[in-house]
Amino acid sequence: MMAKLQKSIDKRNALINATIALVNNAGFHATPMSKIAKLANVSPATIYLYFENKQDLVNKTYIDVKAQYTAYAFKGYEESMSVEEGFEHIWKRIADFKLNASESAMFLSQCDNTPIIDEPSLQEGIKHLQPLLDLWKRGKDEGIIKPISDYLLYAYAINPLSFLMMAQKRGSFKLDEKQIEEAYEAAWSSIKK
Amino acid sequence: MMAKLQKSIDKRNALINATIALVNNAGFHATPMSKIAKLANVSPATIYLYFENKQDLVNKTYIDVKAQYTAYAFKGYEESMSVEEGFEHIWKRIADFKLNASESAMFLSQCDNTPIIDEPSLQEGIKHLQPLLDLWKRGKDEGIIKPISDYLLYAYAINPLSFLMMAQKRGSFKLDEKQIEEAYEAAWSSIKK
DNA sequence: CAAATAAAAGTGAATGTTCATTCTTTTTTA
DNA sequence: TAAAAAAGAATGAACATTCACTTTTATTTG
Repeated sequence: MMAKLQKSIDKRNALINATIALVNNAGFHATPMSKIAKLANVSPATIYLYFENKQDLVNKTYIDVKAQYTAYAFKGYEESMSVEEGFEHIWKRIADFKLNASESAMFLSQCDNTPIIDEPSLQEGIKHLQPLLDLWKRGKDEGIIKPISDYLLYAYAINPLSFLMMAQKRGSFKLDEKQIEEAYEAAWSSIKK
Repeated sequence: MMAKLQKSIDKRNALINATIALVNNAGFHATPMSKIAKLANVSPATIYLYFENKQDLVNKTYIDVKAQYTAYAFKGYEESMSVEEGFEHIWKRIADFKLNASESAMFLSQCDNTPIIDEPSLQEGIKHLQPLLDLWKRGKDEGIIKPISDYLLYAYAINPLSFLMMAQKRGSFKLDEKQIEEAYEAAWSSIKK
């Protein structure tokens, strides 16, 4: 029983990882189930033991990766931190994720900019961002952060990292330690009061 | 002769517009040529009189839209403007484009975050951004703009507009006059020295 | 200038391939 | 030895592209 379940989780993960890699390379609709199966070392038919169909596979992959992303982002963050301290912590965790788990980050970026994921799954993925919104609320109340909409805050403080990650992935430039610092500085400038 | 050429351009434009609309809706690979043809009111076979194949159609569409975008962005900008004046002008033109030509803007966003456009066409599209890079160079030389990489400047000053446009398109929030002002303020804060 | 003809543009229906999904059989696990 | 998991091959639909034909436009010629 234990062994069986273990094996299943491995296979499921293999399928999810194969999906991420191949969708990054060619896009969702240009990636055949047969290739995903091959990369995950299973038969195409096996995919249907773990997922309902192709759409379900990509939805579940999205939700999985989004959960990893936010778990990573908030690791080590404590509500007891000051607003600026907390923001810097979360921001740098996110930067770290985009650099070190860039396959996952690219996948999310593709999903968030195309119609491949269905609406319920997108909603599902948004939920986990609450701690950041709470932090911003606190910052606004304390008069430290500009009193503007959360969308604007996200657009200026967090989203630029996606752009930089894509640029780096395309090989146009390198996000090193120094540039991360400069980016953080720009992010904070744009939202602090 | 004149009439013939005119007619051809109309048809080409119809095909490009159909491509934009349908790719926004379903993604590139999920959009059959037959649907593009139907929306453009031509036979599927006719597409191949204007474009080599499906990839060529989407590449050319991308280059076309990118050219419209940059032409719009730099309209009215003069090198004689001050750095801040020039930046505000260009920034607001871009904001305007993302709001009013949101179909085109969404299409670009999708292309820039997925592997549907081939590398040469992406390069082709970047070229037109030169005036903005020149302005930034001037700003750095005059000590008005932070001396950081152009990618960082773009990521913080310009790219957030894409995120906001997508959020608006998804119906999550409304980018009105007031929020545009706040967004401009955030953009300028993040890059000014 | 009009009739005749050549050339170009456009079409709807085939073609052949690719691929998601299912079916039947085999292997593994309990 | 029964049930679950997995496999490979089969199925049928969807689709990019091509083909053979028609219509429109341009050019030539009497």
